[in-house]
This record gives sequence, C-alpha cells and structure tokens, in this order.
Amino acid sequence: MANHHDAQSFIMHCGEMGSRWGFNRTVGQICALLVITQDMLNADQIAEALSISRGNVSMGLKELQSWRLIQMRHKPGDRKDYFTANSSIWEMAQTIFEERRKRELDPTLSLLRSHLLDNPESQSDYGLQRMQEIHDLLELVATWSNSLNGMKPETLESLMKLGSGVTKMLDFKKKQPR
Amino acid sequence: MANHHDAQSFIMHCGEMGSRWGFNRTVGQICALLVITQDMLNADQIAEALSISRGNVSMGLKELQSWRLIQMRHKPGDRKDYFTANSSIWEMAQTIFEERRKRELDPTLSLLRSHLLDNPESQSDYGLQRMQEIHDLLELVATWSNSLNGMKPETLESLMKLGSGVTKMLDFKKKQPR
DNA sequence: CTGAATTTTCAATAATTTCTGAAAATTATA
DNA sequence: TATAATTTTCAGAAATTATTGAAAATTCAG
Repeated sequence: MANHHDAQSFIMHCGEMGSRWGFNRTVGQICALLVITQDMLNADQIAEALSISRGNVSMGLKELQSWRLIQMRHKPGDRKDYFTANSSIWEMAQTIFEERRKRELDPTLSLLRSHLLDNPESQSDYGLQRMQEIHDLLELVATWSNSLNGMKPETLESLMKLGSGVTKMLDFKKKQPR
Repeated sequence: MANHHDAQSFIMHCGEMGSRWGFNRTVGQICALLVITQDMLNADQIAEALSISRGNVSMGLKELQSWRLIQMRHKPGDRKDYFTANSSIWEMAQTIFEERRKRELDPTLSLLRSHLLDNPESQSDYGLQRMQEIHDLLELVATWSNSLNGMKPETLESLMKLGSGVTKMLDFKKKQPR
C-alpha cells in the first residue's frame, strides 16, 4: 500500500458513510479495508488494522457475508479464516443494489400488495389510490432493478455510459419499432 | 379515509422503514401521512394523528422540506402553517432519488476525486487502483442519475417499462449507429 | 407597540444501536 | 479423546440518535 494516508482516510470515510449505505460504521470500514487490500486478511489483522474488538470484527464479517460482499478463504497450513472482497467493483455494486432492493423496497411492496388485494373498491379512497400509485412505482423499480441483476458488467457499463443519451435512444426506438 | 386501518398500518410501516430510506421514524410517518391524506394538515393535527410531540413534528417537517418532499401552504383567515405532499408519487420518487445521490454518493465521489488527483502515480498501487475503479463507477452512476432528474414522468415510465428489454435495445442501437 | 397565536429551539432524557471482552462453542490437531 | 486454536455469542457498557416539553423566538392582528 503505497500511500498509507490515503488508504486510512478512505477507510474512515467509508466508516462515516456506512450508516447512509445501509450498514454500520465498522462494517463500512471492514468492507473498505478488504476492497483496497490485495492480500487476504484474517480477523485479527482486521481488528488490529481498524483498532476494534475481535468480537466486533466477527459480527461485521458475518454481516458482510450476508450482503454477499466478501469471501472466506483458507491458507494451507493455517487454521485461521481469511477474508477478501468478493469480486470486481462492478459486481459488488450490483450486489449492493440488489440487497438494498430486498431491504428497502420488497417489504413495502409486499405490504402494499396485500392491502390493495384486500380493498378492491380502491377507486373511491384517496389514500388507497395513492398507495396504488406507490405500489405501481415500486413494482416498476423492482422489475427494472431485477433486470440489472442479470447484466454483464460490460453491458451495464455501456448502458450507463449512454447517460442522458438514453432519452434520445428511446425516441429512436419508438420511430423504428423492431 | 375509507379504511382507517390500512392507512394506519401503512403509516406505521413507513415509520419502521424510515431509517432504511435515509430518515428517521417520525419523518417516515409524517411523510406517509401527508402522502395519503388529501387535505392539508397543520402541525397540531400531525402531532395528534401520530401521537408525537409538537417539537418533534416541527423538526420532522423541517427535514421533509429539506428533502423538498412537502409544501407549506396557508388557509385564508388561519394563521397556522398547513402542509401537503409536494407532487405526484413519480416526482417525489425522483426527488428522493436525487437527494439520496447527494447524501450517499457525492461525498465519496469528492473524496476520491481529491485523493486521485493527489496521486497521479496510481498505476502501481493496488489500493489506489481500486479507488479509481470505485470513482469511475460512482461518477457513471451520478451522471446517469442526473439524467433521470430531467426526465418527464412519462419518459421515465416508458423507460422503466422496457425493463430487461433495455439490453436488447442496446444491441439494436449498436448495430444501427445514429 | 402589545399581547396572543404560533413555530422553533434546545437541554434533558429516553430509546436505540453499536461495541467490547470474557465465556461458550466450534474446529482441528495430535 | 484431550487440548489447543479459533470463532461466535451475548450481557453489559458506551455511544449515538430520537423525542419531549418548556422556554425563547417569531409573526401578526388590533
């Protein structure tokens, strides 16, 4: 690690942002550390590097595994568990996206679904109408985010690079259907 | 409000989800209440409806205004401030999206930008390389999310309805450049 | 200007979340 | 199997965040 200061400040930043990204400070720090470290690290090394307790590292690693962001490995002749970031940044981003959908959208979607099923006479009620709108929006976002999941990094990248061009593409497509 | 139970359970749900969506319980509840209520409400009515203190309502309303999700209005001959959700569900979703980008992406993007500028010799360092990758990804996501901002609800909707079809469209575009 | 109506602020406290570290559980080695 | 190495758990402590409510500030009608 050439510039220790940069690494350290990046890790601390990820700790501070952690809660905004859906996990806590320690989890953010551990994740950052594993992402910018090439070697595999064991729990003691992580605790040492971040000055946090062994128990906290254990919980953090469990959380990161539940997010499918890190991988456990073993070194021959070493009984310790070693950890490393799971894959490319692209794939990690996709995973985070998917996990967040599960945590932030799906519960609400299922609540709304059941409410709306129980109330077929929704037309009349303003509140239920709004809930229907929210439901439809979330469903669309969920479908769409699902379709991102399957995409290869390259596809995703070229799609994103279109940026605002995507609007133009839409118009283009409309004028020349398949 | 035809079915009081549905409304209440939706509001409570939004309170519980609040923290996952980037605000706290009360803010989630106030937002939900204003979204499914057709009439404008004043702070006392909100406090009453949610059984929370007047002070808490005041802070929650301020927060929601900073998210640009609600609007303050006045009734003739009434000195109280009245509040209502700002716009359509579509537009609210766009706003939330944009605000979250500002809070969850922009700070990291700017940290990374400055680190990478300070270290032109990044090639050699694994950590800096990874930071570069994260930077590029975030920049792409930010650009792309910016392009969503300007879109009309209809455009956004038709884009989303494409769902996974977006991949096919990409291929199509490649084969027939402009 | 005065004072009533209203909103905002903020210190105190309640609630929640995170973290520690020692004990319990697990796993591998001899 | 016994024991040493390692990880996990979880009760309690620490830190953080949310909430209350009373006091301060603001706004406005007369």
